[in-house]
Amino acid sequence: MKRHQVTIIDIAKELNLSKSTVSRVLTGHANVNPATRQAVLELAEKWDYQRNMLAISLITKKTNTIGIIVPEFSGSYFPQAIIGAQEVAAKAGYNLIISQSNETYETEVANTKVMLANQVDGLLISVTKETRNFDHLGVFHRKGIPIVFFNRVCDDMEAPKVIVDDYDGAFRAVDHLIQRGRKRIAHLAGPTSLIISVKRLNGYKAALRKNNIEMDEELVISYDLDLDKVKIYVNHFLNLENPADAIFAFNDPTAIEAIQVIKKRGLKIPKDIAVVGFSDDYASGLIDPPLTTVAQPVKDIGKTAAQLLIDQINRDVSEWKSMIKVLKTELIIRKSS
Amino acid sequence: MKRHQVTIIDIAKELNLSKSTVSRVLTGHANVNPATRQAVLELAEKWDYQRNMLAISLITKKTNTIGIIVPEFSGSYFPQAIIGAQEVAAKAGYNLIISQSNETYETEVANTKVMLANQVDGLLISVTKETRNFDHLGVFHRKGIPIVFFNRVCDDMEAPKVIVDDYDGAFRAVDHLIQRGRKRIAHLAGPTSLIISVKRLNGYKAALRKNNIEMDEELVISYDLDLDKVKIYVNHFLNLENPADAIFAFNDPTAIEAIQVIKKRGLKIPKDIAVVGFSDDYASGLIDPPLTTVAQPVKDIGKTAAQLLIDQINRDVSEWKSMIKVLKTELIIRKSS
DNA sequence: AATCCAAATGGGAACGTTCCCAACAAACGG
DNA sequence: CCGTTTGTTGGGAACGTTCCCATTTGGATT
Repeated sequence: MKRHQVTIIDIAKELNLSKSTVSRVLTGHANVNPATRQAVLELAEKWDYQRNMLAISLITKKTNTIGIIVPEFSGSYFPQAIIGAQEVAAKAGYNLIISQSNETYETEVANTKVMLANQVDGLLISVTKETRNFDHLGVFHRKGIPIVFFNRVCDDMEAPKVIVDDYDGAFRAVDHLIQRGRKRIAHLAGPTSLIISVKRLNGYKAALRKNNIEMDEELVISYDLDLDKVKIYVNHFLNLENPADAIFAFNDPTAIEAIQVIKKRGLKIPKDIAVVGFSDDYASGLIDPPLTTVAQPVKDIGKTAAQLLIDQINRDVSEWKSMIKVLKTELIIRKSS
Repeated sequence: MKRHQVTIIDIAKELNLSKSTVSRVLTGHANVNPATRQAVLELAEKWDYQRNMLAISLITKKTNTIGIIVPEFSGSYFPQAIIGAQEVAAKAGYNLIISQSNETYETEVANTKVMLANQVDGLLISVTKETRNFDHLGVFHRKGIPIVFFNRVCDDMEAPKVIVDDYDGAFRAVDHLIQRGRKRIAHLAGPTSLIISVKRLNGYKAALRKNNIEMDEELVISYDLDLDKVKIYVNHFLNLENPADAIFAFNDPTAIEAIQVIKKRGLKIPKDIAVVGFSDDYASGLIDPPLTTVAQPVKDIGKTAAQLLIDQINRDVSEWKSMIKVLKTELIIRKSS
């Protein structure tokens, strides 16, 4: 039972003014009689007048809305990133429309269409593990709507990207394990479609190489991030003839799942096997044993991405188009290694 | 550098049609020549045409957008609830605009204004600990925009509410502690402004009464949910002449913080002191020792709230206006008690 | 052959606002 | 006293769509 919404025309009629004058008051323009201004503001207040952003946006071609598409919501990574983005966006007067693609390419494409239809001023996106074709994002370029990638980026698109130094983070994590005397370090890697998976894998390999350890193909598995399967892989690592004495997991949820599996098998961490994760999720410092992990400034990633996007929306900086912001990681050594 | 967006008029001109006909095709209306339809669809596809929801919403007075305002984003409670709401909303074709009020009344009021300006079709809200005046929500009623409360509800507003049985959950948690032989059970309660705080406190009192334990005022503290202060209160409970042998915390973040403080003091949980939380946050099962807690179906709360809201938007069911949905809690007993 | 009907299309108002341009009055300077 | 400025207001197009009400056309019915 929607009541008729109060419009500037209603106010204008009541006060025997034109909508132009009322509009001028409400938008804070100059050249309007103080008495008139007063009267308009009072009536607006009294009638709970709210500007209709739809109409305004239609005219100004600006919605002050930015879209954010993430592959999933579980874990603490993306929620944290969203919080960061939301903070920056709110401060700059932007609204956030969020949507998750459930790690599915089709859903991602559908989501971009929704964003387009809703006339977002810009888009923050972290792509799914399935995304290999980027035509759905090309549309944004063609329409001149800025995009900023974060975390899961697309290398051959011209757009700012916010990432951490995954290679370096992985390198230091694995090097740390080697310094602790581990020789058989397994890597439960992410899907090869993701650049971050490849970079972390490369960091892993480099650390082995630096320490003259030959890589054992059996100790490296790329998986699809389905946590239910972690058990299988961990068991694989442990059942090898020459079993693993450490696991470097693609991310913290994976590492945490691995720890559960290992504990259930009755093995001791880190005595029997060490575990290292990536991201420093909220739970990582609380779990028993506390997880050694490569911390990422997740909230800052969200903030930086949002800031970059807003800068792009406001000014018109085409030179930035492929700027890459690499944030620092930090190895947090806890009891699991 | 926004390029001119493709409109139905562009398509109409190109094909020598009127915008009416193009509109008919794009909205899937009947009575249009199959050949014409075909041509329009092809050109729309080729030109990356996207309907402008602003214009549509302006006419139809429906944005297919629902707003959600939460007091904060940290912890796993509200993110989980949002995930649930987002899922239901997406399925029903609604977008979600989220905003957080940072536990501040002013921000909450500002957020409601933004929601109003953006013409949301409905609002999901969990109020801040500061909110005592509900005029900013009354506007929604007056405008006929449905609201659904969840978790932090407002008792004297006519609107559906989704909550759990806080009284019962607290009762069972405390009763459980008593069964385990605890006599000096402290309650670190939430702010008295929140109804859930009061209900949990009442559950606590009732459990003591049932077991003929007299309540000790010194063992009950209402606090403002600032986790930094937990240390002070826990130490207070432990330094009493007759110290506490159990703590029932208002929520899991509080309980987890308490556990850290207790462990740092060198005390053993649950031997020296038991701890019970509320909500079953993600981290609760992982922490050492695993936390006994009253689990809430958080995601379902979000889903239920969203569903209730959408039902209200679609049909016009005024009888529901003050329906209260109470979901079940479950006491999850772990090692901390 | 005259009439009617349905299918296909076009025209234009409406949604609530902004913003440009014009209109008008009062005040001012010479 | 007249031209010019300044302050204040009004009128109307535009934004991109939907939707109601014509209008046109060709075929079917009588």
